[in-house]
Amino acid sequence: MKHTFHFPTDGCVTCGDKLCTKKVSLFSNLNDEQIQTLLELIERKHYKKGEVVMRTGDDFDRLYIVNHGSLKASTYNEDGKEQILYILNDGDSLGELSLLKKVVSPYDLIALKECFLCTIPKYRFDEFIKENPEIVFAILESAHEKISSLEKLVGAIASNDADIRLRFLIHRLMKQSGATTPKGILISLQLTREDMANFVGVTRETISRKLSHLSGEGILEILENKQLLIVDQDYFEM
Amino acid sequence: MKHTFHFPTDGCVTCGDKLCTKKVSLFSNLNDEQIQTLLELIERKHYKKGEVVMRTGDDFDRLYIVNHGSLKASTYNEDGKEQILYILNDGDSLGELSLLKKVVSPYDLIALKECFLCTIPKYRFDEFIKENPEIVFAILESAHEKISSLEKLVGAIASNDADIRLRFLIHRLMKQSGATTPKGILISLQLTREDMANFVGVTRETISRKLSHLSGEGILEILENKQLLIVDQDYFEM
DNA sequence: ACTAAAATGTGATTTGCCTCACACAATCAA
DNA sequence: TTGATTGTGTGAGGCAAATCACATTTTAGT
Repeated sequence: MKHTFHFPTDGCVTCGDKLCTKKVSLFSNLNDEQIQTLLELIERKHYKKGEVVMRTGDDFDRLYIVNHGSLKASTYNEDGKEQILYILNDGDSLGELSLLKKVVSPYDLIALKECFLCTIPKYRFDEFIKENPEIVFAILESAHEKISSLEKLVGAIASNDADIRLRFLIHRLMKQSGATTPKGILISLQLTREDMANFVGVTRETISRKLSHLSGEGILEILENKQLLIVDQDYFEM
Repeated sequence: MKHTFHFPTDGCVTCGDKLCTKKVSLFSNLNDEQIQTLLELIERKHYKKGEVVMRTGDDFDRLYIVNHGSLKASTYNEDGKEQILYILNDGDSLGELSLLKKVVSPYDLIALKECFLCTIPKYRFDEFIKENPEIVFAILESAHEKISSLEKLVGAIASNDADIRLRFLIHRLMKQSGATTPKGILISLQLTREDMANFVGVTRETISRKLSHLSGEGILEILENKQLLIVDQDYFEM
């Protein structure tokens, strides 16, 4: 049933087009020549579901771009509880902010499903920046988005209300990886209940109970294969 | 008792030195000539304790630099509860990230005590950046710090444990505005219990009780004028 | 210095979520 | 296919912090 991808020798895994890096917001304002240069720097990597891409404490010496797949970036608190900080999907990137400085990863980066990543070693990306300084504005833009997104996460978690936290979680997933279908918005990220819980700081049991409840109310449908269908989109507007 | 500041015609309010902008990390790598240019762009502003510097929804069209004083930047959740996201002290800046783009403030910015701010209208700062593009790396650096700091806040709040949240809060205050004295670290930010509560997502009553408890244990001392003296610094290491 | 307003400490009560427990379902690996 | 592992739903009970209530202290404004 599962579709198997083949690695093209160059260009994008999804569309086969060399220039599809345009879908990456970081690169969206570059011209074709610049994109071409960037493509030369890319090292493609493939990870299976559950594989660890990078571990806390590893040298953070690459820029990661998600070509196809999804991943989570998590930290762990004192008593070992996982805190998911980012969920990355197609076109998202990680590592553009710790440039020109040797840093160590503050997170574990783990594939949530089969992933095709484009990576660029930092020293090469640094060279690219020196030649094409306009790109730092795109990086600033991406930093700005990251900050807004974290600020909202803080607000949702600080509410101390499981309903608000779950609403926030689903809203976020809907916006960043939801697919519009005739029946509603489909979230096909295969997050476990525990992953959901570890993003918004509740227990898996609470997620389980609250989801069943929302399902009973007809606000969403719990489909097979960990998919969620959002029927009443308005419920999650924040 | 209160010391009154006088606005110098130019230069820094604290040290009188024109070049003291060096203490602002954003500007720390600029040369004297660049600093001189920047100084020409600065519009100084003065706010009394409690005054609103900027309101949610206002045009965010200035870069704010705290010369002397402290402020809070807060959002409000659905039921009106305040969420403090940043506490700014001498040398901190706000607004460097929403450059080259017209944005609206996502926060209320309020003076916690008498404040002397240096502000630069964004269009002028944008011009400065065009002439001196090296500065964007300092901006990236500052963005990176902001992100790390928010990531830690998320982790602390998501613990759902009031003791951890308070430890985090005091640790943060200690590091960013604590003064070393023979008896311990003095936090003289005049935050109310409610402000503390609204930073880490608990109630003022909880802060009150937990602080008295820590005081009873000899870990800190509650001084007059809302000051805290941290005696056992190690207790707050995270 | 005086008064009103704001902030604080502390008790009593309530409550929502965590914890623990276990049965059942789904997924994975030979 | 089989068994082992991982994930899920759901009940029962406990507990930490929210809420409510109010007396007291501190601060700010005239």
